Amino acid sequence: MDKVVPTPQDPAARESTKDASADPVVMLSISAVERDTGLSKDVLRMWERRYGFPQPLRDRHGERIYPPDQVARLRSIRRLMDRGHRPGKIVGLDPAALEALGTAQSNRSESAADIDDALELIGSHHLPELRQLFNQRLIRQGLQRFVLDTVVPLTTAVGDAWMRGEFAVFEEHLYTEQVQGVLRNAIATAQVNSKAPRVLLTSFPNELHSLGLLMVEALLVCEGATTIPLGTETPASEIVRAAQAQRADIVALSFSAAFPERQAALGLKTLRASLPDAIDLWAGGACVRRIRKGIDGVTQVRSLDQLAGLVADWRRAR
Amino acid sequence: MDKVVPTPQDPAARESTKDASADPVVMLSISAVERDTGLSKDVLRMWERRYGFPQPLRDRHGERIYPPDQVARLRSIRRLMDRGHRPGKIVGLDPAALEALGTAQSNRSESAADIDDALELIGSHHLPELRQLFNQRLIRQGLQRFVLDTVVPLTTAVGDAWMRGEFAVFEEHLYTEQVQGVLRNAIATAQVNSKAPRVLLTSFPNELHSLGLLMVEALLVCEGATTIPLGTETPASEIVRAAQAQRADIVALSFSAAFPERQAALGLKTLRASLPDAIDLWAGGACVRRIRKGIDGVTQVRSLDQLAGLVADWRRAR
DNA sequence: GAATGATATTGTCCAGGACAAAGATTTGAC
DNA sequence: GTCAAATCTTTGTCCTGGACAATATCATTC
Repeated sequence: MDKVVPTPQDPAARESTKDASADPVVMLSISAVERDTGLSKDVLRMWERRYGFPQPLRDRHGERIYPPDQVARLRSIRRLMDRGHRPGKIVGLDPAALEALGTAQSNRSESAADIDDALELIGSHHLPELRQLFNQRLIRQGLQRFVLDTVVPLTTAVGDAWMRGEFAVFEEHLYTEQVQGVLRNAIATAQVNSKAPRVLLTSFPNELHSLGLLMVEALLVCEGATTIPLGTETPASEIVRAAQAQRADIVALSFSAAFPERQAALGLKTLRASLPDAIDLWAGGACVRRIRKGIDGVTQVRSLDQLAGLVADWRRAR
Repeated sequence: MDKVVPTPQDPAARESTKDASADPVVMLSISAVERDTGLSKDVLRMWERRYGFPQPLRDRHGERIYPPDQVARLRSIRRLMDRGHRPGKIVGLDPAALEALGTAQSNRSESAADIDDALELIGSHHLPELRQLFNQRLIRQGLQRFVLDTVVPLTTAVGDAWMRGEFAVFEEHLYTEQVQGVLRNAIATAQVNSKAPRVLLTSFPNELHSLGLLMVEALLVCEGATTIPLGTETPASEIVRAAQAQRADIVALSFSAAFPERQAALGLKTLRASLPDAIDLWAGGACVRRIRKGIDGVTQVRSLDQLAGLVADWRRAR
């Protein structure tokens, strides 16, 4: 989603006209905050009621307006939740504590020199150089290692930097666009192996992070697979129809950490039931990693590293 | 947080019971409808209150559940609204009348043979052939004409077909992904002309249609411009920062038809004010076309055809 | 014919209650 | 000890109905 939140009345315009006591320009309306943080209006109001945070001011009409520091804190909270923290434990925490939690989890020490190089280029807005760096690494490492060793860690690093306020929104946008360009390009030029499977790629509704899907696609074409990207947010019934229409050998689904575990498990079970037996079902992403017990007939991809091996297994089985 | 979809659909049951009339499986919750139609929950409830449509049933907990025909009708209404119709006039109309309105506006007769060919390929799920068709046309027509004569009309045709229920959701997804792939690929291989401008490309928050932006980007690289895609949904303040950091010559914004006219005008005015004079500001998209009176210092792009000429003008001015 | 103002339409926001769904924890069985 | 079912807590979504801001449309004036 955005999430798909229709706000024909653009709050961006309202932001500037609000007369707040503090700098009115940077105060955000509730729908602006919904857009910026991904927390629904209902949730924002509920947290205020239950936890006492956020505590927006009110404009002259009694409507909530959020100062930027509260929005930043909400973003931090959101990001920690994506990593499995629960609201009750962290909504009350002050920014310093949140920061501590965030850095504690992201093994920053691990980040290699080349990751830092890329971060530096993003921060200094040297796009052509960034693209060049990507292409160099791509050629040197090959697509597979490029995805695993460069894109994956860099993406988390960018996310962390953004959470800490080191990157602006537009800097994250720039990064995402560039990576997408490089990956899509590499995917398009890859050769298809007729022995390799046809893989339908998508995610359940509410899974917005297309970059993850793109990474999977890249790794699959490395193995010669034919990929059929369906984009994000495909309802289950549509997945079944598409898989049959496309004569897919495998349906691969991606779940981000934010996706509720039980729903993922349930959705996978029912999808498995309605999908022909001949079609394999693979599931991956942070959410799936947490599901301990396997699901009958569903292959859990716990790490992107596994993908190559799984494709090899599939071939052997035919 | 992405809104959680409370639709644990059970396609297994769907297989067994062919009774679709009251099939609980295909009934959608209000948030599922929000996702499918792009109409917010508030709007859905409000229309029910004011116009008596939609008229969802209630599940055992008293929560709204929408049968598929009502969802389809909502989609039709939504699409007509995107074209400038007002809710009050069309929410009460029956499906046949909606259909009539829709076809009346979309000069279907215009659709050339090659558009129909492409539609046929999408409907029959022949992806490689579709891709091949695109690439053929791309080479024959060149990128510019490809975008203007093929992609633009085809995209509206696909949208219309979806509205009429001729295409499934996944079929639209397939189409979008394929076009994106072809366009991004063409863009990546284009040569940059050092005399041409650097153009920052994005849209205001709530503008989701990235395909439109991609078309503009393609047309710009045709003219040798350097494009800096920022993706969609960039807040105004971020646009200014990015334009300066990237030393852009031009900032180009895209607005879909759904975007409220006055807000577009207001947003453009304030953006113009906070942007250095040396940076041009271009605005395009269906919404901008409706703004009669020009905005000082803003170049209105009323049609994609104009882009090439505008770039030429820009060069001459330097 | 363009600016201005009045009127009608349409969408967003609010409050606070209710309760379903997800997660955590305990209990019971093998 | 491990798994699974049952229970309790937490957390998010949905509900109603009122208020009113934002937008479109129409009438009036210059």
